[in-house]
Amino acid sequence: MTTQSVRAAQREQTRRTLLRESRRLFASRGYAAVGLSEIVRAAGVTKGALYHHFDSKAELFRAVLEQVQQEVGERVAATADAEEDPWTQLVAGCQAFLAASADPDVQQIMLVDGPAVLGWNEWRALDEAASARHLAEALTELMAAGVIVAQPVAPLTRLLSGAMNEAALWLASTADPSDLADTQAALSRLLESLRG
Amino acid sequence: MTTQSVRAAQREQTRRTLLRESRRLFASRGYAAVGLSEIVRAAGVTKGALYHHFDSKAELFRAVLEQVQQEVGERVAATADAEEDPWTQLVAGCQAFLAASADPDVQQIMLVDGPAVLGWNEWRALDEAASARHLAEALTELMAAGVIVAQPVAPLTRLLSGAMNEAALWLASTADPSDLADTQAALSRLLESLRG
DNA sequence: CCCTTTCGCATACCGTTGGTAGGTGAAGTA
DNA sequence: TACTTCACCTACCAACGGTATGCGAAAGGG
Repeated sequence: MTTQSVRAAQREQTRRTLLRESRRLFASRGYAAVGLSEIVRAAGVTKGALYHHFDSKAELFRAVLEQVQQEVGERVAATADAEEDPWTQLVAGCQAFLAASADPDVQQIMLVDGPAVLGWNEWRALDEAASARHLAEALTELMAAGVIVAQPVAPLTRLLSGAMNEAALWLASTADPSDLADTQAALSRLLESLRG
Repeated sequence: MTTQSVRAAQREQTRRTLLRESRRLFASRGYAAVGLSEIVRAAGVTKGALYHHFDSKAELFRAVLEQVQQEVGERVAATADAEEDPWTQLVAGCQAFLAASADPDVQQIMLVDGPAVLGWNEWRALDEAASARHLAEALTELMAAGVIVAQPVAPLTRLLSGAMNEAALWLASTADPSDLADTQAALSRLLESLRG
């Protein structure tokens, strides 16, 4: 078990509270619209505590983003792993990604503020580690098995990843529930086309 | 000819200078990293002049973004209109969009900062008016002609638009020139799949 | 031609922001 | 007990976006 000193426990709890409250605020109102004073007030600490745990506001956001992306990645991987057939894994994983990205909080942090706050290159590195890597691996595997036509994996991964990101954002802005089914159908058609 | 008063000419020139300099700075360093003091210094005016023309920093950015998106939209439309066949128009338009979005300045303003500064909904409205509208019209026309399988246009438009946006950003981060050809090939395959 | 109004822009200022330096006191250590 | 560590707080700062007011030249009427 993880017995630890009183100070280490306090430290970890403060950090978790900071992450939880800043995530909530960043998600609901956006990175730029949330001040550090508001975050520390919600967390019940002072700015001194925040800067003891994080180097800057952007670093705090990075920690939140990593958490969000990891959760999304885990949901996608879990859904995909529940399937046997590699092709079904791909389709199920893509649908799971759309479902996970339906959360408006996830969208604001992961898709809207992420690239702007950290820069697209850093954002992409985090995205790659959490989600896109699974997609690239699935595509590689299916190509090796001859299920989909052989081609460079990286561009295709980016095209599909971008398509799903944008679709998720669009779905959140429409009230019509049939849009989700239409989008999944259109995405399935695109994926289907990859098969020779 | 557009003879106008001295004051109107001065006003227009000041506004254009402000737009030009802020666009240059926003493009090279990003919206958040550029202060108004730097913009007005580069433009040779003061903050009073800036706020006489624009209501806020975000409104200034919106004007810049509209300008960038309009230019991209015009390039895409011009390329597409040069073709006769509707299907070739679609493919050529998509390739033109990728080419136009290759400019790092366009990317930072249009794809990275745009959604974060104005919010995704406002960004999408501008994108729709400048670029995505053409894509949606082309798809609608091709469906009516029976060239591609009939399906809801809106989700497909978003999927393709997002795919191209993300691909453009990815292309800018890779040094390998063959990546462009690979991406165009992958995109062409996806488009090809739309044909029954 | 002069008087008045308009208005494009400058000056000076404000509240708030992200960020920093130094202090405090309890937990840990010998 | 004496000393060190460290999680956190207090007080402060420069710079930011934004505003109120003033000024001087251009526009317009008599």
